[in-house]
Amino acid sequence: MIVNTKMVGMAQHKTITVNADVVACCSPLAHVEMSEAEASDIAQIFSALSDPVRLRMLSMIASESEVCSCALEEPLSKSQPTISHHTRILAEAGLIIGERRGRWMWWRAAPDRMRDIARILSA
Amino acid sequence: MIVNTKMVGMAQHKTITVNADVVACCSPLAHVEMSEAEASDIAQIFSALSDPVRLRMLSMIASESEVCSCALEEPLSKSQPTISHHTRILAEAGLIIGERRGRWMWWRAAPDRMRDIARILSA
DNA sequence: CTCTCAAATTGATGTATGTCAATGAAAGAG
DNA sequence: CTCTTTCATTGACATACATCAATTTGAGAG
Repeated sequence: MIVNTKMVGMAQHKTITVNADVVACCSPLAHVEMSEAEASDIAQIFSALSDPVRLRMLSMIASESEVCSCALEEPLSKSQPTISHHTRILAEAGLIIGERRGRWMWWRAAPDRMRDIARILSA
Repeated sequence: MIVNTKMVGMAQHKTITVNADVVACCSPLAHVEMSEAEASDIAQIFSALSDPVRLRMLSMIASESEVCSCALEEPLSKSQPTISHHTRILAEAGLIIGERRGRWMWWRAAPDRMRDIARILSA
């Protein structure tokens, strides 16, 4: 598995974005049969998108320029550890990018990555 | 939850395609914040895509005009019940469409549905 | 009708995952 | 330094899921 380590300006939590290249260069589903390695990498991305809380979270982040972690707990009705858990998974899938500013963690969407994933579904 | 029942020519197993409308009319993630109901529906689709075996399976089916269930076991190295389990999940997500011909079950991809899902990720 | 074959279903098992309370770590404010 | 605040991590628990052996269902063939 190809791993592309990317620091996101966090001290405590180092976000590791998996498959930065694999996703970008992966052929659309209907063009070539996927290898096992490709399938595992891509499956992890879709797995990040397979939870309702994370989908709403991503939608909220993508609808704004950036969103603070602390602004997610109330609208999603989830505890702070749960929010942290989900942002981590979205970040590891490369769907959002985090930046620490003082005590606050700010998240923004990664539209390029989202386009790459969309392209896998539809040539 | 909106359920769109669709017979697929099977006697034994009635495939139920969920969210036929919801997906088609769902706004791209970045445009409007998703409701809980939308999120649950869409999450189920991505959940179907979140398994490596199913991704390779979908890739194989989408690369051909149609594929028989029996032609999937060997290349995917999975048992017959497991193949049946996965085809069912892909069909319920509306990603593939099945048709029984004699003793055999033939599957073809649903490119329209795949395009709809891609559009949710990238406007 | 019986026999055969392909697929669906059932049941069991191990693993993965969402959730939160409790705790720890990091960054300011005073 | 201490106090406060925000986020990350740990541990525990319940649920969901992938897998296969065994069985059942369904559709021809003879």
